[in-house]
Amino acid sequence: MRKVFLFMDTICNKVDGKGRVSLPSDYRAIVKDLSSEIVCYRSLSLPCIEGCLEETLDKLAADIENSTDFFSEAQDNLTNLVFGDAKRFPFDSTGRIMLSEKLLKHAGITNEAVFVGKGRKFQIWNPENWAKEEARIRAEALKNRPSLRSKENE
Amino acid sequence: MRKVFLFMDTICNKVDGKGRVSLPSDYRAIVKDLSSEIVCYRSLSLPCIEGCLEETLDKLAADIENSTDFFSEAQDNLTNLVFGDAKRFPFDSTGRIMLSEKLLKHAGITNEAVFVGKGRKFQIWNPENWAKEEARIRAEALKNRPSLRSKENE
DNA sequence: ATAACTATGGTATAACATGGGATTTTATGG
DNA sequence: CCATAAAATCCCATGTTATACCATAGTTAT
Repeated sequence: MRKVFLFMDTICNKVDGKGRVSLPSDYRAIVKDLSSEIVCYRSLSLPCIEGCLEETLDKLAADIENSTDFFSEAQDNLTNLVFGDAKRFPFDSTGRIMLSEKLLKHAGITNEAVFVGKGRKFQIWNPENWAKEEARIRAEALKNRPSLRSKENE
Repeated sequence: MRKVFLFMDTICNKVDGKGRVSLPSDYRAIVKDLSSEIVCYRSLSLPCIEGCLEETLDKLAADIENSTDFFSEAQDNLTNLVFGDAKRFPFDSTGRIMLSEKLLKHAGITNEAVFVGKGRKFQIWNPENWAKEEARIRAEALKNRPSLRSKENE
């Protein structure tokens, strides 16, 4: 049994006409090892799909369940929205999941999808959008940490 | 056996003349796996129906049994209110439950019902009302967390 | 070199939502 | 205790969609 799990790497796979796409094999290995399931939903702040293990969302649900008043609306309604948006995406014997129209549209994905590891979760992007996003993130990081910039010239 | 259970996704199903609606298949799978039952009641704070597993309400009943301090009295009253309102809704061989007139009226449901996952529970809405409610939640969230708005434009 | 795995296309099968009708149960009054 | 009407439950049929399965080609590891 694995002690830790990390969604890593950046992998681009084809999306066929039905919305089927191969889940990176490393991701599948995590799901199998932990006997869990992949859950995906629209990012609340970015034009991409987010995915994680079902047990990650379960922790959220447990917190809400144990809060003082189960019948009142959750303190953070936005958190609550995730459950309405999320859905299990089991992969078949060939390792593919079938992304819904809703998710694909939100991320602007058509023929190709880029899986980007984010540790406890991952994101799925339209390739062009991810290229822009990655450039933006790097620029942002350099701006905030000049020490990184200086090392660039070495 | 499943380690966790989460009511997720947002699904719109038809309500026929008899008040019958298909319970989303994912929800049915949870009920079967846990050998439990679906229980529904009127939301205490919103114009919608709420549903959960019978064992979820059972935990709350246990809490009342064990409650000693007077501070929990108000909480217990709310819970008891739900017990008076709740009822089992078993689904037939085709996966349908029959919602009562009382519940349908409270939620303003006629031809269509939207099931919205909320983790340990779910809600059933009139489609138009849910659209408004979701918009309201998102607007509220943006007001309280401007950081989400800034990222939206990227 | 060969075996195992991966990504990907195509097809067959099973499951789902939904309409309609038949049968059983429930409430109520004789 | 039975009779009756209403209502709830069950069963069958259908089109649609998702899922499981098969096949191939390219990679990687042994």
